Amino acid sequence: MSFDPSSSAGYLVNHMARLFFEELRNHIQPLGIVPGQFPALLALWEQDGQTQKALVEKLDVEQATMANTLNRMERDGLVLRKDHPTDGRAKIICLTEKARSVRNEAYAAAAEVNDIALAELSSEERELFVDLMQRTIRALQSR
Amino acid sequence: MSFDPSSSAGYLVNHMARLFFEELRNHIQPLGIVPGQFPALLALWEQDGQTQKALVEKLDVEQATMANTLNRMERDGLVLRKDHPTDGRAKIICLTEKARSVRNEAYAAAAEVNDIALAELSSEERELFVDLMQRTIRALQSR
DNA sequence: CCAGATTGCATTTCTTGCTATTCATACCTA
DNA sequence: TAGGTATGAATAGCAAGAAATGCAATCTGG
Repeated sequence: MSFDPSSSAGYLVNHMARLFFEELRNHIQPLGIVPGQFPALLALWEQDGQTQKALVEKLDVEQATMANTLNRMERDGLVLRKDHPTDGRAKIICLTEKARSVRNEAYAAAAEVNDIALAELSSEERELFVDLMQRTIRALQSR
Repeated sequence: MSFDPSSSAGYLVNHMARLFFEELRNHIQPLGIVPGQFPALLALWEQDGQTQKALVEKLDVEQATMANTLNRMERDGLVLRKDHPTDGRAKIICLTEKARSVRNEAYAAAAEVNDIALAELSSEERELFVDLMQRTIRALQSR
């Protein structure tokens, strides 16, 4: 019995994720942000002032992961935690001017990373690739 | 200007990788191994007694990452570091009986995870998916 | 209205990736 | 053959994921 990593989806996904992560790191470093902060920033650029719980649900990460990511973002001057107006337990996550100011450059950087990664694929293949990933994610989530 | 995460390849790859990782964790936990050890085990099951440097090149991780992974594997009784017969700097990584004994179960677990993840894809789509990932990896590596 | 259950978040500890640094051995060249 | 450079590996420290635990605020059923 044997097993070929180079044609195993899980193995390839892991490898691909590490490569994307590092490529994104190189592109956004000048902006003062790092790859782990990117998903949270995307959600907050889309809608500022969400609770931590809302971010946890949207990004599908654990609450502890989100709390630590927000700690680093606060340390880096990207967000502020403000008191929730009606719920004393909750906090409202608000972007700083610094975070707002790099939004368009960050979008461009992310698009460029995707372009680099998918350079050898036709536009039909790119669409199909995205569709296959979305379906794979749904299959894994529904467990 | 806006940016849609749910159709961004990089975003989806990251999400998918986390889901695969956790699914694999659940499946191999009974075997006494964890997902981070899987790639090294695959390489060693294929060919026991490789140097750390050989593993680093095959798995495309940094040398320090490999050293730390091997530390945990040694701690967990999966491998032994033996002296290289001719190169005093190098070490030979050898599997223990414990690691050898779970090989087939681990192969089955990995195959099962792939099946779960790709459950909604036809066999043609699965092949295409693997091909798209391989081409994406090559594009990112050639930089 | 209040006691218990639930909820939102913080903290700690572990894993797995990375860089940077250090150390010892090996190799080469003058 | 001595000195300088290469190379293989270990270690320390940071990032970003997770689980487990604890706390304080909120809700809810009697």
